[in-house]
Amino acid sequence: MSYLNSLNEAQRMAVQHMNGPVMVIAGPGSGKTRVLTYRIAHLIEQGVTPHHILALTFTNKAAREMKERIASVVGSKGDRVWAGTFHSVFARILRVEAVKINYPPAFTIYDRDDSKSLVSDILREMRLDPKQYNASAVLARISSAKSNLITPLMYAKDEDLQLYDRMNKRPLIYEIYQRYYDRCMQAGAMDFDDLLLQMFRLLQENTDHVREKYQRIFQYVLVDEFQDTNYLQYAIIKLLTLYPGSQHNITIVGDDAQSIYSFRGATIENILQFEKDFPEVAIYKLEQNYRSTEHIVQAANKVIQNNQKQIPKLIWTELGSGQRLRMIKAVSDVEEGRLVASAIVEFKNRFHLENKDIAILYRTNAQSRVFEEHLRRQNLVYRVFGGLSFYQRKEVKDILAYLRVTVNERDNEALKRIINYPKRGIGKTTMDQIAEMAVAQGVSMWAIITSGAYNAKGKLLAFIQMMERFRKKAIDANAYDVAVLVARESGIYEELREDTSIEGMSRLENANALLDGIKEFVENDVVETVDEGDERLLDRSLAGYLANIALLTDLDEKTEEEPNFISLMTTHTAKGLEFKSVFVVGLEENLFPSYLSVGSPQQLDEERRLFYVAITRAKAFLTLSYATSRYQFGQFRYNDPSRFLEEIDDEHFDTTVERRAKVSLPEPKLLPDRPSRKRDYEPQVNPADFKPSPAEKIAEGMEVVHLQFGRGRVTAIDGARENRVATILFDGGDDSERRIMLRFAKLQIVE
DNA sequence: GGGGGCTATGGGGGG
DNA sequence: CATAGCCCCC
Repeated sequence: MSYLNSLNEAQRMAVQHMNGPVMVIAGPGSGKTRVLTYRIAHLIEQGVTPHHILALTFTNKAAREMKERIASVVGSKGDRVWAGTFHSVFARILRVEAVKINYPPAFTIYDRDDSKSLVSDILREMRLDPKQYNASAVLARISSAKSNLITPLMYAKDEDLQLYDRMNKRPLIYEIYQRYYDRCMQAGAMDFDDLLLQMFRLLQENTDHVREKYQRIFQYVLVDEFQDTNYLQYAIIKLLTLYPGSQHNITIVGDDAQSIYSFRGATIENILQFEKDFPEVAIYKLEQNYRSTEHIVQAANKVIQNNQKQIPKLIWTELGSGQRLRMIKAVSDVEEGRLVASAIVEFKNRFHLENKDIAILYRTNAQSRVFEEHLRRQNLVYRVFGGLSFYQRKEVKDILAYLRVTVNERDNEALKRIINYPKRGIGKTTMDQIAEMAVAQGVSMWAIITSGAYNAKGKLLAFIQMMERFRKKAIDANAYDVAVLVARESGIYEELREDTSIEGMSRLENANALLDGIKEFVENDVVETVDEGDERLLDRSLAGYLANIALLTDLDEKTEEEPNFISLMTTHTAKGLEFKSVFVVGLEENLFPSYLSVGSPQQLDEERRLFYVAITRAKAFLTLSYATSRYQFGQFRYNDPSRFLEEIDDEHFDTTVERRAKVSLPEPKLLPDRPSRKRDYEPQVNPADFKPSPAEKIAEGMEVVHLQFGRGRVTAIDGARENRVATILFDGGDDSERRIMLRFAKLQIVE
């Protein structure tokens, strides 16, 4: 077994451990993927049937790479391993089992825009103020509830949640959640969270022993990036692996120091809980780094030590001291772009780097623009990841919406999108009436217009008849033929052809590319479906195609063109990737760390882990940069260099540069808000001067400042620990008393 | 009743 | 800088 020879001691132990729970704590670049893939290969070599192995990864890309590497050890039978993201694997299962949880097998998937639009509709129905009930904020609450396995009913009964919502002046979120849940169900649609939540329901309710079926199929379960799983994901894993008679063949691989997704519910608690749930767990630590040279590894270690708590580990490397870190200081975001681009040119010449060796990592997508400009100016080929993915472009979504309604006529969000596109004279008034009737009767909009409840005639009737033709076609034709028919008959093609502008032509190209993609899917890119026996079942259906692409990110998209490009992406996207030379840019207070995180120690720690992820992407060259001013939210802002920069020792930098700009910055640090920006409150405090105090320190009688409500006095404190609530009388008289949960509040004590 | 153009508003990370 | 809501015109 030659593959074992290429492993170090800890790696080999983890690979060879056959049965029972295994936990691998793996530092960056420590061969984590190698262990995971070889472990699977080893299981297969030892006689485990490939399709009895389930490997859940974080990205499609990781799953693909894993499958390829397994195949390189065990051959093509490795293809039969169940490998994919939580969402994609569960979508495959749910498609087969949908009826057991009252969903149609051709359920569609609501993307973020669909979800938001549905929430907005509900807000309108409930006559709630869309400013007070911001759709994104409401959706975030719903998503978080689902990720924590809180049903609408539980949400309504939970006192903490109710208190929190009342405090935020959104007391009716529980009601919105209930309606949202019902409406998704009614539309035969699942949002991203539902792919997990409904999977849980499926296993939990165990209709026709479906849980035992999957416990039988998944004899070995492996989870990558376990630190990024949420409560719900772990609950599903437990249903699959923790039951009487189970061998507990569960392997988790992760690194607490790289946990960067708590904002979407990921919790490191899962790692602690895992040790309790599976007390016999064998733990292996991978601490040798095979990716980066000494200065980079040491800088990373130094940074992460500033975090409150972590599983003790020290990453080390044998790759030599290597290059020191470089620092770029710019006076503006534009200059930062210019300096980074010219540094890249210099690097390429001096160290013979290729474009593909280089990445620029930033905190927010909005930062990419400046770098694009300057890279273009230097004639450097680059690719921006994480912007609008191909499938999110309007012209593509339009065609997809037709296909969605074709497979699932109850998909209201898709129906709303296409019913009057291209323009066919079905206007707002008609739509409002239909929508209102649908809500009143608790059925889909399609049901209203086709049932005779609404007297469809003329243009609307023609639309219905057209959709019926598509649906009939879909019964025996393949996905590609249906899509071609849709593009032609819907009028989309004509519409796109008529637009001869440059953008119009590229839209037509995208539409064609989509059709090509569907053709490819039909011909070979098939999705495997559930199979308990030895037969391989493939899903070439239109519904299968739609589910598949709904879960793709643009990291997964094929690059037809020259593959030798500089990569531009957020640090989140870069997780799991590595580059010879990495530029981490925009290292400023209020950007990295984000202004939304600087008030909370927990969130600051997460920002630090994010920075840790960023610097550990680099193999040989690491450059850090910041700008003392940048254009942000329509105004120039001045920020200090990131606190994270000071956490790296000088010795790791290539010149002894002073890393805090010593020049005194122009005052004021923050330009005043644009005048007449209407809000229900005026910010009372200059955010730049605001430094929240730790919640524990807040006590009765104190003078405090709140970013929104201004100055006030704490008149009472009740509740204990996590649930401490302060009653504060804010300046401004009569009804300015508020109760604020200290766990969430950002208050600064006035000295 | 439907369509088009203007203005106000909000803006983190992602499957 | 993109999107939603609003107003006005046909």
